[in-house]
Amino acid sequence: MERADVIPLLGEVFRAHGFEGASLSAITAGTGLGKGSLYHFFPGGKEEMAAAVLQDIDGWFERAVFAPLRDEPDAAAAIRASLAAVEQYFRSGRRVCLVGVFALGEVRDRFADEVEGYFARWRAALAAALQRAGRPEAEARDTAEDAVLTIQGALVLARALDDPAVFTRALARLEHRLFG
Amino acid sequence: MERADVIPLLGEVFRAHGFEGASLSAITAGTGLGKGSLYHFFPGGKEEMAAAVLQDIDGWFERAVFAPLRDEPDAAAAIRASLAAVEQYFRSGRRVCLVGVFALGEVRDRFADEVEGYFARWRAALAAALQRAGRPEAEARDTAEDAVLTIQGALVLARALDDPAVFTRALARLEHRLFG
DNA sequence: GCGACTCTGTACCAATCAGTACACACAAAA
DNA sequence: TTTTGTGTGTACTGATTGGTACAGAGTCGC
Repeated sequence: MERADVIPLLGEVFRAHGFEGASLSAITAGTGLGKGSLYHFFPGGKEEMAAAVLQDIDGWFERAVFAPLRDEPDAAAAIRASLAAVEQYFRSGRRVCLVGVFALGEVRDRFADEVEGYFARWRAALAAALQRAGRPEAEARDTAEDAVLTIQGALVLARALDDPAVFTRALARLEHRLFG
Repeated sequence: MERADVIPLLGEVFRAHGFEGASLSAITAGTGLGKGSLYHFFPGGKEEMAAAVLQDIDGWFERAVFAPLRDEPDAAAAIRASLAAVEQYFRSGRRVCLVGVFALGEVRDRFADEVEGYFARWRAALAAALQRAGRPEAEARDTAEDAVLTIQGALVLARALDDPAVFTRALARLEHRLFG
């Protein structure tokens, strides 16, 4: 087992329990690794584990969502593709956003840069794509903010009501709002 | 100090730390009460405290938001009033939704009925108001769901970016979407 | 075979956890 | 003034917390 293999497992543990709720015993259970291995890979303990997970998630979104949104020549297609990627990433509403979970807790402050950067870059990348698709700058910024927050809210409500369809419907409405 | 006085303080502690993160010492610090008093008021411990807080919040929303939405003859005015109440309750984005925080954590399952009921009744009440305001049923349901999830997402994003204005803007856009 | 290095299990630590027990303060009622 | 009942502080419990120490296991190149 390598360090890189552990990070996704850690992600699921933090997703399920939050940062404070993710006890070392929950982490060992969720990863199948003992404390020895855990502290070998992450000498900084829980904090380093969480930082690694955040960086991993950020990297994925940067590659699969933010960069295409910024660089893809066909902006409209990039936006549609990003929505599809997001829907798949969050398992159609069955999975929760770790960064959002962290944002709501008091851990937010400890990972302020990571949390803020993630959402700020998402919003900025989407705004850039919308502008390239022809929207005026102010409207593009507003619409991008609305889209990001809709996705987050949809995840909250889907989990609250234990109904993934809430997320699916919200994404469908969002796409319609962005293009219809 | 009476039991009723403690509940709002408990609410703020749970808001700040989440359920798992709200240690007894955080609770005593936040409420100014010792364990003796705490367990005198809430023999069931943290679980009973959280249940009382959820019930308190639910009661406030039922009175100030859900019931007017269902019963007020002027549906449009009721919707506008509910938005204003929500904006004030969440301190224009500086406060977070406890029920949303619980929904994202693993505590959700322990308080499944309360969490589910809160959001389900919010959505239903708003849908009823929209229908009375003239929207067809399916559209009213969709729009209500969108509104509730927008509010939740706005709270997440506002806290993530440490920018309450995100919430204010989202509410303004939402009102425009509901009436414009 | 030999070290060298990466990985892992176990025993251990002080601190903190949620929760209990109980004596006592303080009030209103008698 | 005594009684009764509602609060409250403190000391304690066993369990669990995050973290450390360290002896080994496994696997390399040599």
